[in-house]
Amino acid sequence: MATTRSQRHAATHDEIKKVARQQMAQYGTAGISIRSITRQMGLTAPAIYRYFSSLDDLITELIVDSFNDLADHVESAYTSARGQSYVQQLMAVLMAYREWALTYPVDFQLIYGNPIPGYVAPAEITVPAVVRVFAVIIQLMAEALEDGKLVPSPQYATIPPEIEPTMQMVTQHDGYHVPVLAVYLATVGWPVVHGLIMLELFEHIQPVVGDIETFYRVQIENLLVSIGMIN
Amino acid sequence: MATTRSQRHAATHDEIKKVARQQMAQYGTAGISIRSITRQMGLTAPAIYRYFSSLDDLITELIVDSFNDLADHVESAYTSARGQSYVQQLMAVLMAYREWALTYPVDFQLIYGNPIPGYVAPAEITVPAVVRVFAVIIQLMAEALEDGKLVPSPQYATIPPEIEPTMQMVTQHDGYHVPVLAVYLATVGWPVVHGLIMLELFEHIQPVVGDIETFYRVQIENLLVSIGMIN
DNA sequence: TGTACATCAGTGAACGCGCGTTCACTGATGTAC
DNA sequence: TGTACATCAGTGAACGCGCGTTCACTGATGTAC
Repeated sequence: MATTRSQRHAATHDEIKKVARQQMAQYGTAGISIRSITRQMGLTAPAIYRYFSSLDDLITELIVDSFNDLADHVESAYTSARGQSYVQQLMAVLMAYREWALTYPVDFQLIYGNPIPGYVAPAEITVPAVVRVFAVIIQLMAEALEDGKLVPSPQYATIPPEIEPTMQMVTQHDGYHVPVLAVYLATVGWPVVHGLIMLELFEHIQPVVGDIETFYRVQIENLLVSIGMIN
Repeated sequence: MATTRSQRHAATHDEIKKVARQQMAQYGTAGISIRSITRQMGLTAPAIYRYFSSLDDLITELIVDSFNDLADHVESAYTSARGQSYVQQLMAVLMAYREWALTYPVDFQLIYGNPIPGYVAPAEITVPAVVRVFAVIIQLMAEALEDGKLVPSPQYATIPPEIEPTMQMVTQHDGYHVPVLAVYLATVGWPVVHGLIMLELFEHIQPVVGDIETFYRVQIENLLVSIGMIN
C-alpha cells in the first residue's frame, strides 16, 4: 500500500507528539526536550524542524490537542447519557472528566498543572477549548433548572453580589444562552471536581480514603444533593 | 557586633534557601539551579557544598520548611480564634491556609504541585508536617461534634463502607484521638479547599468569578452548612 | 515510458549556552597554649 | 598578649553532560513533460 509524501509527513508529525507525551509522562512536563524525542525516534535533533518551527510550537500543539481531546471525551459521555436523570447525566459527564484526567495525567498537568518554565501559552488558542467542556455542564444545569429538577437550596439560590456582575459578563461573553444561575452552580462545583482530581493525580488522597473512585463518586453525589438537585 | 563563624554559616545557609525560593518563583520549581543561586549571591557554584551536600538535599530542606511554615501559620490562626464559634474558628483556619498558599505560591507548589523531575522526596521526612495541618482541622471537627454544634446531615452522617476501614486505620495510625467521623468530615472538605486554592494559584478561576476572596469564603461557608455545621 | 528537475526528509558538524559535581588550592578566621 | 596551628569559606579550573537552533549538505521521492 503506497503512502503519499504528505501522509508520511503527517504520520511523523503525530509520532513526534506521541513520543513527546511519553517523555513528559516520565520526566514531567518541564522535562520535554527536542533532542531526547528525536533520539528515541532514531532521528537527529534538527530533523524536528521539518515538523515544528520550535519547541514552543510543539508544546502549544500538545496543549490544544489535550483540551480538545478532553472536550471530545466529555461531550461523548454527555451524548451517551442523554435521556437519563440529570443526576445520572452529570455523574456520567463528571466521571468521564475524571477518567480522562487519570488516563492522560500528563495532558491534564499540561492544562491545569504548574506552568512550564519559559513557555507562555498563546491565550487566544486555548480559551475556546476550555469553554467546550464547561458548556456541557452548564447546559445540564440549565435544563435541570428549567425542568424543576434542580431547586437550588437557599445558600445557592442567590449569587453573592460581589460575584454576580462577573458571572453575568462571562455568561454573555462566552455565549452560553442560559440563566446566570446555571453558570454559577457549575462554577460552584468546579473546585470540588478539580480538587478531587488533583489530589488523586499526585497521590495525596489515596492513603487517606483507600477507595478513591468511590470517594469521588460520593463527593459528587453529595455536591449535587447540596446544591438542590433532585434524583 | 561580632558574629561567630557558626552564626555566619547559618546566615549564609538561610540566604541560599531564600534565594532558591526567589528563583523558583521566577522560573518554576523545576527551574532551581545551584549555579544560578550562587551567581545571584556573588559566589561560585562549588561554594554551595559547604552548606548542602547536593541539590536534592537543598530541595528536601525547602520542602520540609514549607510544610512546617504552613503548619505554624495554620496553628497560629487556630490559637488566635479560640473561643469563637466553630464556624468562625474553621473559617479563620482555612482563610489562613489560603493566605499562606497565596503568599508563598512556590512553597505550595513544592508541596502540592507537579513533582520536580528527577527529584524524589524522602517520604518519612515530609509526612509528619502534613499531619500537623490536618490535626488542627480534625480537632475542630471533633470538638464541634461533641458540643452538638456539628450535626452531620444525612448524606455525611455515615462513612461509605468502602472507605470506612481506611479511615479507621488513618485515625489510629496518625494518632488523632478522635471519632472517625471527624476525620471523615475533614477529608470531605479537603478537595474543596484544595481545588479552590489550586484554581486561584494558576489563575484559572479569577476570570469567571472576579472577586475570588469572596468566592472562597462563600464556598467554605456553603461547605460547612452542607455538612451540618451550626453557626 | 523515460528523463530532467524540483521538492523535501533527514544528516552531521558546529554555535554558545547552562548544568551538577570534583579537586587541589588560597587566605582569612578562630583556638589553644 | 602573642604565636603556632587547625579549621573552614570560598575559588578557579576542569570533568562530562545535555540543551535548542543554524547551516550547508546528501540522497531519496515525487512531478512535469
